[in-house]
Amino acid sequence: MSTFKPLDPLLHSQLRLAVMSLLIGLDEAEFTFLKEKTESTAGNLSVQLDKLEKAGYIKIEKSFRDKRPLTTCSITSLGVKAFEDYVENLKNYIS
Amino acid sequence: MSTFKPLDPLLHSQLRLAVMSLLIGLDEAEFTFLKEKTESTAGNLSVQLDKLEKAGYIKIEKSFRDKRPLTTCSITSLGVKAFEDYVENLKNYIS
DNA sequence: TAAATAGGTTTATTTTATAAACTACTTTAC
DNA sequence: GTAAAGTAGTTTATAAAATAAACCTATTTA
Repeated sequence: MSTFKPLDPLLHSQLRLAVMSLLIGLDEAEFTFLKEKTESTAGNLSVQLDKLEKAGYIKIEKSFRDKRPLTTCSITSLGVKAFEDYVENLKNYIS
Repeated sequence: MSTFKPLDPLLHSQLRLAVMSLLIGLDEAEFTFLKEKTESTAGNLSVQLDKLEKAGYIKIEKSFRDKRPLTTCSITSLGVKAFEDYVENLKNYIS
């Protein structure tokens, strides 16, 4: 019953989990928005977004707005699945 | 509302969380029991139990049974509180 | 045109998690 | 009785992660 399934290390990280939590409820989100909501530093966020993208959990699109760089993120279906699995597994630990 | 409260780093670790999860439902638990249930190595478990003890989240008692060393762990009230807080904070991330 | 700001990335440092090696003692097999 | 294997861990070393600091490029403001 309450066996401890391994927790996806990519999601078992405060910042990456917060990012995924935000993205799962949104169509897309900008870098600065994620930075503000998670209260993270740009450097840390940049690194963690990279990891999520490399895992295929999010998609990152780079463009320009008003001549400035704009990074927009969105969750992928793989990311949604991973997040849901993570939450499901986590329940064994906290209930 | 859904602001991301920091997650106690001492509990945001798969093995330590599993240990706390087990201990919160038990009066006490032996080292070998925790090792089996969490499927961890003795070395890793030993290190993580130390950290939980140093944080005051668990109490570790050492004795002998049948001439062999016996390590018994139990959760403290501080540990219960920390676990409950952790779970409460975590909900912001996963719901 | 110099300084400040925006929007990041890269590199370096610190912290963690984990595994490997070791210790100390006990039991079993020869 | 002694060598080998097993029990119950601890300590040390290594790998991986999180985080912070420094940096970069371009833009805006003074």
